Amino acid sequence: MNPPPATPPALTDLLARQGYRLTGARRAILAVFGASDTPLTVAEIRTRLAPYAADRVTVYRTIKTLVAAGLLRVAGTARTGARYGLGDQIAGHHAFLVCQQCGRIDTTLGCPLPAGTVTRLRRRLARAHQFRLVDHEVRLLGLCWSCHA
Amino acid sequence: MNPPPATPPALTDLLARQGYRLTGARRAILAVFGASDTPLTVAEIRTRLAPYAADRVTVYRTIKTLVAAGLLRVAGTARTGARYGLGDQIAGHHAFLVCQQCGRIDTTLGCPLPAGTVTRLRRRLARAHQFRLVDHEVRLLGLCWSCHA
DNA sequence: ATCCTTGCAAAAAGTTTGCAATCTG
DNA sequence: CAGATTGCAAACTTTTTGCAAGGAT
Repeated sequence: MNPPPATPPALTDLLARQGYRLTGARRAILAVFGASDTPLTVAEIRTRLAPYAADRVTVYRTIKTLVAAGLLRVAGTARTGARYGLGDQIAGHHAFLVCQQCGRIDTTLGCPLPAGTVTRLRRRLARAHQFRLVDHEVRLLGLCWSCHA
Repeated sequence: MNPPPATPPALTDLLARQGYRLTGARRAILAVFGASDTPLTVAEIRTRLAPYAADRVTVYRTIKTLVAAGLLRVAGTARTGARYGLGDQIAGHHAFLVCQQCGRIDTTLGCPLPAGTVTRLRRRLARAHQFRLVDHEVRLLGLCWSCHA
């Protein structure tokens, strides 16, 4: 693998502190996510990896590692490939803005749910469905700026 | 294709009224969804189709048709295959309960968002993101009953 | 030096497409 | 009957697995 680009220390530190090795592929891929404000597919990641090219398989395995380490999360899945983005811990909890026409996914700044909603929901689900609520995702579907012009 | 099983008239009517032909495969697959309270993968649909067996390709094409007709919706996608369930028009608006361990998806009874939330959100997104909100999906992630025992 | 990580090749799983035979309205 | 729909075969795309070479601590 080629020399790694500048990677946000906040990200590499999170990895290293958990005992993961800081390899070129991991630095480069984390740099890509650090510089992107929208979730990416494996193909898109490889495109942006540009001169720091990594094998397709390596990208898949690196992503799996980064998701396990809590740095990335699965933002959405489509037949054109799953999309990954920085996890809530890093990017802050947010919702996804999904354009129904072009498929683009953006993120809102914060969680759109009113305070207290999740706590109430957790109690209700435990009682009514015997479901233990751990996390939640809000996907807001509609048309992005360039698609409703 | 074998003789079709009993299919909810509410569903076949919705199809016929839109000009779609009522074929054996469509009746049988709609019957499967009418009898299921959880979203299903293509493989699961084919299993439940039992004696009314349909080709894998037919199931894919039928689903695409039913989604286009508004009877089904994509409930979620995972590496094990996309899951489809009855659309909001038929089943009512609801959220998905996704088990992070076994991948099972259930549906809540109604929308878990407090009244007024969506309206406020629509205004905010239009202003802050130039995004035209059309629909929303809430995915509640956690552990289902049989997985946290 | 150890053993985790990468790349290459190949396999696996899910989904789509082409075309002739069949069924619906 | 005309045209939509189905089944079969094969292609495609995305993702996973095996194994030897290379790199991080």
